[in-house]
Amino acid sequence: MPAASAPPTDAAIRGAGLRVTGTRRGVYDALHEAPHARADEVFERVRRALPGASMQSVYNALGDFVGAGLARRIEPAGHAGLFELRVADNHHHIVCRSCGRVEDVECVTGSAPCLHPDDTAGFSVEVAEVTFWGLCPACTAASAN
Amino acid sequence: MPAASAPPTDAAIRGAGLRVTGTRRGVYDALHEAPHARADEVFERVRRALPGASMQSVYNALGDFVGAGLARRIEPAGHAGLFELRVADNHHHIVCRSCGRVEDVECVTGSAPCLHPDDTAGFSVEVAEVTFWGLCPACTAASAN
DNA sequence: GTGTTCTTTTGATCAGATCAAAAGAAGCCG
DNA sequence: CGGCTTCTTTTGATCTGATCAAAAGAACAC
Repeated sequence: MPAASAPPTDAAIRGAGLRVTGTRRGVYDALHEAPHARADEVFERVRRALPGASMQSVYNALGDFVGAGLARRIEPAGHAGLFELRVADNHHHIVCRSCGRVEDVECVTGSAPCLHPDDTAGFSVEVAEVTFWGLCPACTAASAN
Repeated sequence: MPAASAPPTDAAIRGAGLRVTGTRRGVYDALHEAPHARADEVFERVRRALPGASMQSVYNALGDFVGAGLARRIEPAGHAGLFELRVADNHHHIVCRSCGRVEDVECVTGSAPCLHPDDTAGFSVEVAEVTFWGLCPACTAASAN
């Protein structure tokens, strides 16, 4: 629905200490519309509004967002990196092992690290990253024939 | 230590329904000596005993092992794939965010999936993969100066 | 031993991502 | 408003990790 970027987009970008540019607006909006998008999917969306934008500028913006704490990068095994704007909470993900679809899973255990291993081999543990693997509804249905 | 491969190696490979070959023996022994090794580290080790072995044959063997359930491939975000022989249990990993060192963490919650999300978005959950991120003892010490 | 089947070698190719230099835009300051 | 500094984008090369494919070679059932 957003033909042009809404002001909140600009505020979010500027609030993270980054200059507001066309590419960044496009990337932010793309992530808002499509959480868990790959870089090339973000690029695709950005291109609709900014046909001249380059893949590199999208990678730049995504990297800047992650560095500024605006976005988070996740990387399920066997998949390209995915980006999401949800950064303030401690949530996890469920990935369909058939089609790769990713959805958020709320963390019920509290704040990070939400789990505490018994034997950490001397490591100091900061974050517990949980990824659930299974089948999404569509793939479950498809495999039942 | 094994100058030549021990019989158990052959038995494990054959027991998984695979032909016993030089490369496979080398790969199996390498994983036994170095758990959580990258493909190129396995290759390095295999080469010591089999100077003529190719990287491709190592990738083949690793893939075959994973396919046969002999080995498991893990892939911490931002790292190349790592291979391990521990497949029978339900354990997790802790990764040093500085040097990338990986250690096993026993799962105290039982059998897979050891965690159960409240809202699975309709997904059927099969496995819960837990990765702890932190600093290993060496990197903790190094960052304390 | 012999033959079929599986494995390895060789070399090309791929995806995802990053690096680097030059051109261009953002936005601060007067 | 206009200039200037700094940051961003573009362009195109480069990199790593991994995979594909065809031909040569080895495993092992008989």
